[in-house]
Amino acid sequence: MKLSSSYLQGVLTEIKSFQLFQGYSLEQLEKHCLGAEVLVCKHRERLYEFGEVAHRFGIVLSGAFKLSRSTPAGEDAIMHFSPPGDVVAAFIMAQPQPRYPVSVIAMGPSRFLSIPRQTYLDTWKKDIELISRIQNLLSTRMNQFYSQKAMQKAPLSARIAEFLLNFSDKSTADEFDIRIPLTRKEIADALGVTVESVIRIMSDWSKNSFIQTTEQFITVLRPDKLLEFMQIE
Amino acid sequence: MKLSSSYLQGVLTEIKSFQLFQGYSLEQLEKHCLGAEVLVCKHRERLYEFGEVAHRFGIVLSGAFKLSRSTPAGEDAIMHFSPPGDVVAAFIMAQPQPRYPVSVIAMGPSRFLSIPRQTYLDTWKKDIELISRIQNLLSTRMNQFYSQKAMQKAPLSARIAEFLLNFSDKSTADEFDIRIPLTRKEIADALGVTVESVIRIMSDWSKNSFIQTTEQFITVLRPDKLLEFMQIE
DNA sequence: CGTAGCCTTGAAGGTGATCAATGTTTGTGG
DNA sequence: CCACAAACATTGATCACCTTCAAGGCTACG
Repeated sequence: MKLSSSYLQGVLTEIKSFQLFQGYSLEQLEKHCLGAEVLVCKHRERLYEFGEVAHRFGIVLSGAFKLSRSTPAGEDAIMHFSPPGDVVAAFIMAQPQPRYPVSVIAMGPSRFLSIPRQTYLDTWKKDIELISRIQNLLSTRMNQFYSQKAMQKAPLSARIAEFLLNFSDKSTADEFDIRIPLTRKEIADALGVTVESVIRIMSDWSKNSFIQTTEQFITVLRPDKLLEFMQIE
Repeated sequence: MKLSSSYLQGVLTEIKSFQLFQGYSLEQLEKHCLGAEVLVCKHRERLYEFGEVAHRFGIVLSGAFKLSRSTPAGEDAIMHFSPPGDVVAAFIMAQPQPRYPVSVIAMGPSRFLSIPRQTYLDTWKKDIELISRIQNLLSTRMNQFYSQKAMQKAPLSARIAEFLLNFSDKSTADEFDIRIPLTRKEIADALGVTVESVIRIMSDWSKNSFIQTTEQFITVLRPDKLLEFMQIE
């Protein structure tokens, strides 16, 4: 599934628009993509497995991926959702013999630019600006953890509200779209609770038209109402 | 509380022994500590406040600090415990106008080497090896989060077991010492549960001599027993 | 000597888990 | 193209675990 160089050009212009590479030239990007391949993944395809030695890292081109781990009970615990433009496993590339700290699974048809670890060591690691931007991504991710952890003792409704608002696209004014197709099960796995509990709360919100689900995509119609759930109750 | 240069020399040799600075010369360290001061903190003293603009970061010299946030209900949610050698707030220094993502509070009498943000931008940021090591620290911290999140649905006894074993000093063979003075309240705040629940489980373990508490320090006498709680139940 | 923080124990109550059953959608192979 | 399986969504009943509330004791510290 290696890519021809003409195809690579298209990918380069694609990733050029990502936050991470703001201001980078195509030549620079080409160096950073040495040995890269585009992986076209189907829904639920497993890209990396938790515990495997990590020879590659990469960037989400389209679709989305979930980063998760199995619990002792054999269930899934989702750590993070990676939208297009997000880097996956770049943080651990500098370690001597890195192993994937999570499994990476496609959510719906997705594309991923897979880059060999050696390229990280050769070019990424020496690009201070890039490292710095990746560190910012990591620290954003860490902050999401913090916000969720701060709400651990709050009732489930508050935690789901926080979760949904966190994932919302705040660009539009009143309504918030969630650009990743999330199932109730995935929300449950991300919060460490059961599907049934999530459904009970969210179907309540659906009935009251606070949220809406059309074809896997959730829209928050009344963010103000969800905020109420976060604070008081 | 600025330090005289002779005093600084002592601090430099002190931090030279930390993992983070393995192989660094005193001259290099001196550059990285431009404008640094040693802060001597009393128990429960608050070093940084959540949300404040971050002008400084630093390294824990002795004692320990907890990084926490307030929950909407006014309680504490502890995100991380920083032992000597750990860096605090270094990850966010590269951001345009960084704000502390957590409050930093001393646990027992502690000392902290506080360094101005400008020094980070001038010298730390340009030291690729150092940045890389800090990224490893961050990724270790992230991994702790992952492990805890993977156990969210497990019974509380399993989560406390995981927590205690995670903090143990594995250097000694059979017994594990926890080098940070942890109160039951702090364990509760770190796990997002109530003190009472933690006490009920831990006093049970104390009665069975699985653990022992002497002067704020907890020793795991029977790590094998705690492991059992983690897995099956 | 009094207050503040921490530890402990007990009783009662609620939130979310578990179990079970059924419907719906999606994807796959004959 | 249909049949079947697998994943996802939904609802109800019961139950357990952890929380909440209350009260009391202990130690450290100004």
